[in-house]
Amino acid sequence: MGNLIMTDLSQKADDNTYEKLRQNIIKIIEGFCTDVFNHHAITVTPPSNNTHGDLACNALLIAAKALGQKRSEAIETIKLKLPACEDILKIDIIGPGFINIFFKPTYWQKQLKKVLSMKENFGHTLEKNGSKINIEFVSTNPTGPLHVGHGRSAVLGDTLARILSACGYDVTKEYYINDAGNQVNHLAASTHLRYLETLGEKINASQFTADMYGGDYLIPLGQHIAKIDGKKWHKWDQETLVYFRKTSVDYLMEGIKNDLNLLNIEFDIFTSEQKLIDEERVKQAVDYLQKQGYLYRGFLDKPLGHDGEDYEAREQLLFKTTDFGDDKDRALFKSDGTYTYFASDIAYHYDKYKRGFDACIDVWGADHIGYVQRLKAATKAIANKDLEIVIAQMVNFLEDGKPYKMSKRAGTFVTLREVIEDIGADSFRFMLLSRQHDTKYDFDFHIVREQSKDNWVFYVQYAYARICSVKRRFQELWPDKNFTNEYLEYLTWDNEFSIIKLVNDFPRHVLLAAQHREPHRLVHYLYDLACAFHTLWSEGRAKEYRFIEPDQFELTCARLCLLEAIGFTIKSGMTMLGVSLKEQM
RNA sequence: GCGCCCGUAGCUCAGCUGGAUAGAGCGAAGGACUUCUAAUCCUUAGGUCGGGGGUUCGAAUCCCUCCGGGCGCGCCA
Repeated sequence: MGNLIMTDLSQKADDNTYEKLRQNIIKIIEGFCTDVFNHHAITVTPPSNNTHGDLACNALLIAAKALGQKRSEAIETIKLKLPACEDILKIDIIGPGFINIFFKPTYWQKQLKKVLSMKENFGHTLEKNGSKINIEFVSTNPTGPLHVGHGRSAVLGDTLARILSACGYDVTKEYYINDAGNQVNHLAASTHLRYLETLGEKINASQFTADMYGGDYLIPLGQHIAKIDGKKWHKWDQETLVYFRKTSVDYLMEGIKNDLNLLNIEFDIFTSEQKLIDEERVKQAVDYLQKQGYLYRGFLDKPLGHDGEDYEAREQLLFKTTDFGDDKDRALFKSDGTYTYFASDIAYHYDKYKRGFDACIDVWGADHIGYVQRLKAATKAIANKDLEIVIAQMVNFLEDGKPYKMSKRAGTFVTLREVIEDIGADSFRFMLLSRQHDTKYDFDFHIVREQSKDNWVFYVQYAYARICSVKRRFQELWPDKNFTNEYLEYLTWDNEFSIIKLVNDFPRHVLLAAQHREPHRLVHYLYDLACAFHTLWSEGRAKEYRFIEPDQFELTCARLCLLEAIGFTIKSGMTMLGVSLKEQM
């Protein structure tokens, strides 16, 4: 796991109020301890119940044993020393021994100013931390357009990249093109049939065997080649094969890139499997493993979970991945002497680490779960690195509880493009990100089409639009003025402070999302923030609370500052999720 | 058989490297529009956190075990 990365992040937080307090409390407690205690277990976090103050620390509980008799002395010192900090209003020590910290209103006003100065960058770690992360995702075979099932891992990978780079990492987004296997020969042959069809030959569906690609999407390519080259490729020979392989892969990759762009996804680098093989990188990797003594000649058992009718035991060269945590050893060569996919994947990951990344993350669909241990074992063996693999579980696409127009034409599928054109990239991204990525998800299009609280992306976008509408109103009233942050002391109401506190908590959620590789935390945070805003908007009305008071400029400025901070937070968060915002709905 | 994931309110899900009285939305019942867009908001009802053990000041969270569900296990990629 990425423990290295997690430590990095927590050490990064020296400007963080929580971390400062934590260090102070630890220092005080250490002075009274006769024994060691686990510093790492001590946390300073906002308590779930706001009557317990603004921050709570569990240090006394963690260090209870180490403190022994001196516990009450430590408590006295904490109560004495911490309030010396000008921001702290009071310290309570209650319950089983939580240190509850209450801040003065001036502290929150100060924090608000900080948010305003960072604008849409609020939540970002501004200075680079020097770590290079490679994140590889999508990487589907270039044998057809992306289908809707690819959406989740695509969005997950892209969003993780955005969040990690917001946290100061140097992130490279990579796509590995599997353009070497047998499937590409089948692809070339399929395109060739479409080409012949364009030239007027009678092609019937049965000529597309099960291994081939009979979907309509190759027809335009066949037509295109016929138009450019006429009958030049009529004969199926080696030269034709090479040409059709390359042309087909290029064509489909172009389509895949376009579809991904629709989803707001762009890659930094595309790596070709065929190129690795041509440059003998796979050979080098296998030779290296051989030299290390990890390879041997042996037999593999008949695979389980299949009928295995066509299985034949065969002596072959095996990689002893079981020494590195895999549950069986793996083959590197097929019976025809070419490399297995696994062999080139080893070379590929070896290559990534050699390019100098401190961490590599692969984002895969659930259908590759069985491959995790194998590849982790291999990268451990060849590069002595722990590859990190994030799994996006299956998504069931539904329309009002029923399967979403699945398999409407024989041999085809619902493409990613048609879904995005149907519901839009914003909804698609936001909803797919709203759930923990390693649990399966029933995605209902019916909900996404609604404009209501059920549709989360709408709800958050609506909050942002409301904020913009208040700002427009301000400009109408005071056309020649801007609201300044000089009057924040006019913010006095409890509900205003609760929302400042929520805004202030945003960077912590960003770090957590990055550390755990869990963008859904941000989605939930933004939903909660939007909810708090809508509450302030409406609940305030009962108390005749208005953001804009036409005859009180200072008060209005203060409230507009609060709205502005909420707006920056929403903007920052939504940008990390790759979702857009509108100033008017 | 083995590996990974999941089991929290009627439904869909949050729950922070273990923390205080387990939280949202939907659905159900009731209420709020002379407004900065009611595309919203407020009440109320609803839970032995799948069962059982263990670890400790403390467990929805960690460990073991059982039950139930999903995905995957090949010389495919």
